[in-house]
Amino acid sequence: MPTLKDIAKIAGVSITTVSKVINDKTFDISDETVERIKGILEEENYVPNVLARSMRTNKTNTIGFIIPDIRNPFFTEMARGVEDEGYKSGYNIFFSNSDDDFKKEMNLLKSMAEKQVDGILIAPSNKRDQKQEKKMKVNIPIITIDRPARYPDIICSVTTENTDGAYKAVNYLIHQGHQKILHIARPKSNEGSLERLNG
Amino acid sequence: MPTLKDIAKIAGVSITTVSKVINDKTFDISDETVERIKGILEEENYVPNVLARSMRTNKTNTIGFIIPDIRNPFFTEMARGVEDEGYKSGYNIFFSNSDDDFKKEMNLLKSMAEKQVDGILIAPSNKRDQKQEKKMKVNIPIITIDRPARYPDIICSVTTENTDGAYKAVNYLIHQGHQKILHIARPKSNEGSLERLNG
DNA sequence: CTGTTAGCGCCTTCAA
DNA sequence: TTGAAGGCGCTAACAG
Repeated sequence: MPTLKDIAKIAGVSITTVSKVINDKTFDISDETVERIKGILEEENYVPNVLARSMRTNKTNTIGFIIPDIRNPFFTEMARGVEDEGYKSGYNIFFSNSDDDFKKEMNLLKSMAEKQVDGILIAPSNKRDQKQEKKMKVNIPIITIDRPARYPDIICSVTTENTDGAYKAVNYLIHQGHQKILHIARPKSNEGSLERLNG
Repeated sequence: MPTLKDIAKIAGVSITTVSKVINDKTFDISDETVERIKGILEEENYVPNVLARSMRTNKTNTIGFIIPDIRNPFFTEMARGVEDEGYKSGYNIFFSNSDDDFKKEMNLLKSMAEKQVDGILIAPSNKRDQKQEKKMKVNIPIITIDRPARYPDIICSVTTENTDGAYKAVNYLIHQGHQKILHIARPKSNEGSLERLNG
């Protein structure tokens, strides 16, 4: 694999110049040089070393996605959406299953932080240890989905209006004239389900 | 975030010594020093920079997983299995949907290669351009699952015995005395389905 | 038993 | 319009 240095040598210019061309900072390079270098880049099939680049720029173009279980269709669908958007924007997605296990979830968070992902999407598990959670600082923006959590790095949360949603749904049924309404719920330990029940 | 250098300074030793402790190459370091450094590592909450490490070692502990669509339960299940094994062995999984689109599939392959994954698992799409495929060299071991393909980097393939499997199944039914046997197939363009039909 | 040194490939100031 | 040089954090020969 050719490196910047190789390309520079072939082109008879400095590494700096090639780097600028690659990063489209060509405002101070002659058009002729730019074209020539682009040609060589193509010719030599240059592929940037993203590790080296990420190390310099502190950006990996990678995001972490943590869910309880990919086999739950709710999360399968979500995974698809996340990956789609990531693909469009040039991000690769690390995905992992937490099994609704808070301990595992924290491990995953840590391992993704080590990989220096640019952000983390997480559907938090149900039972949590708030004390540990608040100490879990990874310095990477976290967005929770489906359920809330208390990690210090959380910058926003996307949740369902469980209570109000259930209320509205039942209300609608009642107005339709229905009398016998069945609610199929999850265990009481599931916060969201409880909210829907309340609704 | 503290670096090797910081730890070394605190411990009053060289970077090398710390590096050795981190990588368990302590055979030539005194027990006392090892313990002391381990303590400091813990204290300072040291986290290795995997980017820098990967750059040196040429290993990212990451594997790529490309499937047509995560929403297909067949692949959902597979994703779960892949991630489970990866987790156990300390690998993170990049996952992507190819939409059974050969062009997109090649893009994904390229982008994972750029990320320098250690290996790629792929369930190839159906319609392929063999000419382009054979030129697609990424220098990363590829394993195909479910269907075969012809990328130069493929080191092995995991497939289903479609023909023989279908034959055996039908044979079994016949021996049970069944006479009217229905085969629900996918479009003829689906190689696997065709094989089952033949069987 | 411990340290010096040389890079890995890239980006970025600063100088020419 | 271009280049030299330093450094990101780490590993691994090789010295001492």
